[in-house]
Amino acid sequence: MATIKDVAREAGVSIATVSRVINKSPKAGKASIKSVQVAMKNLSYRPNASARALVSKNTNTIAVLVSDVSDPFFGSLIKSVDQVARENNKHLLIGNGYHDADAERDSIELLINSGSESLIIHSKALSDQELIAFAKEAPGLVLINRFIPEISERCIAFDNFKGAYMATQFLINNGHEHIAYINSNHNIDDAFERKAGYLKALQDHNLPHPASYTLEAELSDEGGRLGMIELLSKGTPITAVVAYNDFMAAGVLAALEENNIAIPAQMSVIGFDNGLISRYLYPKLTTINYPIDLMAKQATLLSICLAKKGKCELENNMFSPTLVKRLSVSQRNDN
Amino acid sequence: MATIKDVAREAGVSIATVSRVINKSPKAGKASIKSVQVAMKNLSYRPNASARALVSKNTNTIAVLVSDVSDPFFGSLIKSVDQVARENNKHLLIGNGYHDADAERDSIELLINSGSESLIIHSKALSDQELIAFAKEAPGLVLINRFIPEISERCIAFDNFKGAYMATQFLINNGHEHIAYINSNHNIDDAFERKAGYLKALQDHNLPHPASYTLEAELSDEGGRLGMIELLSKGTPITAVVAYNDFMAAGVLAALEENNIAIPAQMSVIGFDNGLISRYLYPKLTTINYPIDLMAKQATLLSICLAKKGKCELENNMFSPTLVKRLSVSQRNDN
DNA sequence: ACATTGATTGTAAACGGTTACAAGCAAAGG
DNA sequence: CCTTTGCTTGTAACCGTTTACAATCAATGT
Repeated sequence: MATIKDVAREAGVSIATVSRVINKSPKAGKASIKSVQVAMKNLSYRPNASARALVSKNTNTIAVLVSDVSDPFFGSLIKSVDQVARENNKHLLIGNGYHDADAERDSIELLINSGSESLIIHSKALSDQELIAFAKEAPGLVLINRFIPEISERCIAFDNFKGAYMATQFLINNGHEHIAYINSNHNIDDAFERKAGYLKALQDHNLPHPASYTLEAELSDEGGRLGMIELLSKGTPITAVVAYNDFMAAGVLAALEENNIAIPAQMSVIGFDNGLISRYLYPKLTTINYPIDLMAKQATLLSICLAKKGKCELENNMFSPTLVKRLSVSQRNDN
Repeated sequence: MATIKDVAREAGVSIATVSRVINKSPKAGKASIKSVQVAMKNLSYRPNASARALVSKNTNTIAVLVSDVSDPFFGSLIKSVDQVARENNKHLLIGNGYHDADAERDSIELLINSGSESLIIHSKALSDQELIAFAKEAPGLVLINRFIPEISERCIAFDNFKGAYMATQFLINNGHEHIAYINSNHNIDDAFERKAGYLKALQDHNLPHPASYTLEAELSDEGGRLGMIELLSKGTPITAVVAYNDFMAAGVLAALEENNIAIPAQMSVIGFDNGLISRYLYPKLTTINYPIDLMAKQATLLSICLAKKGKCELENNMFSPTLVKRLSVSQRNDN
């Protein structure tokens, strides 16, 4: 692998001059530029990124921590980050937390150690304290999908409460009075907030919300399926279900289909996230849009700014849900 | 940010000693280890990755190029790479090619320049020549989902021909005689090979395969939908359809549903990839499994080995399709 | 002709680590 | 008591860049 010295020798100039033409410094002579370019081609020279980073204190890298790359939700997140990274000529470093505190911690350590000046962190398993400590260490660290008051100016969050409230209210507006909620059994804020939003909507409309209308299941389609079966088995008089997210909704649909319960005629179902699969389910799933792409874009911009200047204003750090009407919800059908 | 010098001063030892304890060298005294560890804690010291990489000529990074992170197919690929990366304490650098030659080239350049010693490249838009040139430059470069004879020992590929043959044959075995194929309009080997496999299966069974049974459409569910509508409009007497992949199959299902054609009773459909959505479609999609996770694992292992030793044997570089029977195919129904 | 200017160039000192080598030192052996 | 041995330590060179600074040199102004 040729180094800058080799190029300098080949071109008959000093390494400083080579460096200047690499970096398009204005103080490089025309003749030198030519000969250096020729030499670089000849030797198929590539500047050593580590050496550059070492002296310039800039790795040109954006690190992203997600729970699981293979989930398209996080895929969209990363894609958005990539798009703004590309505009800024930066690389993407990826870490997976796998919904586990130890793995999340290890990954963040790894990412910080890698020297990325920008970090976009999606952490659900770590405590506020731990994240605040990391934030202190890394000035370019931004939290996505999480809100911690002490570092609010570095959080890009989503209003889960409002989302679940909207979902529930939409069912109520469609005449449903007995509405169940199948929550994730992950012990995270999102689950608490969504459940709270669901309950508040029912309370605001003076509708029943016994404990039996709510249950927790594993965060997967199978969890949703099992949850729906449990609801059915207990004979709860529900006509609609709010699912924690689209995957769980998919399980709910599956359970209903197995039991020959027509959707939405006999049971309405609403999901959450407006994820990839929601469009492919049958019937097409009515759901709550989670603008993860916009949020990721914002988070990346913020992170880059923070890494550069240290302090940045952000116009908006709380994003809102919107309703996506498709075919899994209908007017209540008295029978 | 504290450097090794600060730690050395704080601990009252030389930087060499600090370096030794960082790297767990056996020739570090017990007392020194203690004091250095204390000093590191106090200063919350993090070794500078660039400096380490510079001298050790090793960035501990695996670079991955995919077409689009937000597609779960590539999400699975990356996840597999991550798992073996994690075992080897390496980071993941991600690039997106967006199915475009220029973007692919730029990304590969960026990734090589970043100094990753291992590269897992999924490139469809670049020519063999260009990829061979990159491979020459980067000893740890491995191609996934592509086979180039000149660098066969660095390719992990999939037998697309066989996959499409299997899909078609499965339909034939179910009594279908008029079978259509909706191909991707991307000008890539995968599309040619799958079409060839489809045609060969029909030929081998002496079944009709007029040009009108085959068409090309955009690689998306919408493309599949449009393709199916075209087939229907032309009044081709088909009873089954092979789709280029699961997304296109989803579009095919949608078109059939819109036209009240029962699946699989009136029309059988088979997908390709066994991607995330195939399980969620209605009816659940019969498809061809593409073991991208295994392939990615293998590719990563190979790449790490190549980066370390330069030459490696690999037991298997051509992976095979398998059939995933679900509910979108049935015995032909004469009527 | 000479001082001044401006453009171009090279020298050398960082950047933050790793590691070969030499040196120090205590324990063990004669 | 002196040598040898083995463990621990520090010194200094090096990795491949960037960049401040000084130096060179031709062109310009007077």
